Amino acid sequence: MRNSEATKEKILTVSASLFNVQGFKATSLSDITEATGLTKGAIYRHFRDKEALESSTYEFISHLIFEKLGRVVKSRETAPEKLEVLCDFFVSYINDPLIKGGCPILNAGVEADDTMPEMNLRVNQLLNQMQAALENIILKGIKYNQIKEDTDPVRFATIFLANMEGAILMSKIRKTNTDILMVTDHLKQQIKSIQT
Amino acid sequence: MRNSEATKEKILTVSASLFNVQGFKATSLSDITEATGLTKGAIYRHFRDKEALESSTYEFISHLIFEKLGRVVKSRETAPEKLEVLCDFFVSYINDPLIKGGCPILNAGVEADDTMPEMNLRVNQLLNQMQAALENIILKGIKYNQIKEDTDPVRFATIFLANMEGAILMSKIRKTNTDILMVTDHLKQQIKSIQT
DNA sequence: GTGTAAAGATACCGATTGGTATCTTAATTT
DNA sequence: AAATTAAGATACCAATCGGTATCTTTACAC
Repeated sequence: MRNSEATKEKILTVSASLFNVQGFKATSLSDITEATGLTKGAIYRHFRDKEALESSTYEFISHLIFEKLGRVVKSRETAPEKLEVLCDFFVSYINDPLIKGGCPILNAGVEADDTMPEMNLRVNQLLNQMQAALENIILKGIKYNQIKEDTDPVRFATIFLANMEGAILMSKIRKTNTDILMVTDHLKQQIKSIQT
Repeated sequence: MRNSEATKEKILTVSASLFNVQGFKATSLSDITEATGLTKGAIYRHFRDKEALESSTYEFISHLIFEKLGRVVKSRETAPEKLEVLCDFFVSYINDPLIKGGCPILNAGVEADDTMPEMNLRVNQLLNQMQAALENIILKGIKYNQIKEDTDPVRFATIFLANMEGAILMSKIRKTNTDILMVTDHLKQQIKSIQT
């Protein structure tokens, strides 16, 4: 047999970019066969149907993003530093993305909300994961006296995420990083304002 | 002849909802013929091709949104009040939208960015229009001593929009208005902090 | 009422869609 | 080295896509 795992990962890697750039429904099987150099036979051996490929690909993307994010967060010691480096990560993501096409929460979130319930669930899970990670940073920051104890973790995490996603959208539409720089600058001020 | 203008508006109204909910590429001509009760013949008499229909529909949506927004802003006197009522408008929009499917900047912005350059231009224009309107509110607020004069209109407008769009996205994904309520509450605090 | 022209319906087109059944190739087992 | 079986290629399918050419209907001018 050929290397089954390698081709499966190749399909997932290529599909991740295509889906994230063009959208799930706007990406055809022939787009994927063309980009991978494989045929339908190979793809349908690994995935039951297109929906299963979409689902598996988003899971693949989620893992990629979350692993990377974990490494970024662990690179700093204190809670304020962790939040700041996250800001920088999102800025750098614009020009040097893990997966082409921008933020998978933004892209899949918009496409899935009304017409793809099971995909919406997966996006929701990724969003909740990120929110929980942010809340955890703040909670630990409070615990170790780095963050003011009257800070509401849920509220701060929600506003942080809303700012980031909105800024990413604006930067994508305008094809410039002016907006995300302005927003992260503002977020860094907000971070300072909750520091002890 | 039949009432040409009325059917054209019917096509635009129906298409607006379909495009905004399902996306442009995911909405087929037969979706539109089915929803309007018209046939392809009627549609292609009024629009050169599907791309022209997409474009005209987004223009139609832009006008609708901007007119409504203008009325909302004009309903209040001072700059801080105008900003606050805009917050409330976006919250109420979640459950009672002008056009089904949520914010057209968010939806079309995500779909258009990488693959539909002329649509991206239209979204960009609508975004710039909204940004300019916000900046104008703040500038007039400064002029009439309602807003602190060290406030940066571009920066405030950018952060305001990023917050709103991000919150709308999160509320759509989570199918709850908790996020947008939290974010608008925060925005109202920000508004208070720049008041004289 | 009749003619005219616009508005809309109908019937078709080739291309592409997701999907499947079958065939070929390659690696492993014995 | 032959047999086995998994991995992938090929060839097809009906359905749907956007688009067009042509036919029918409707309203209005005369």
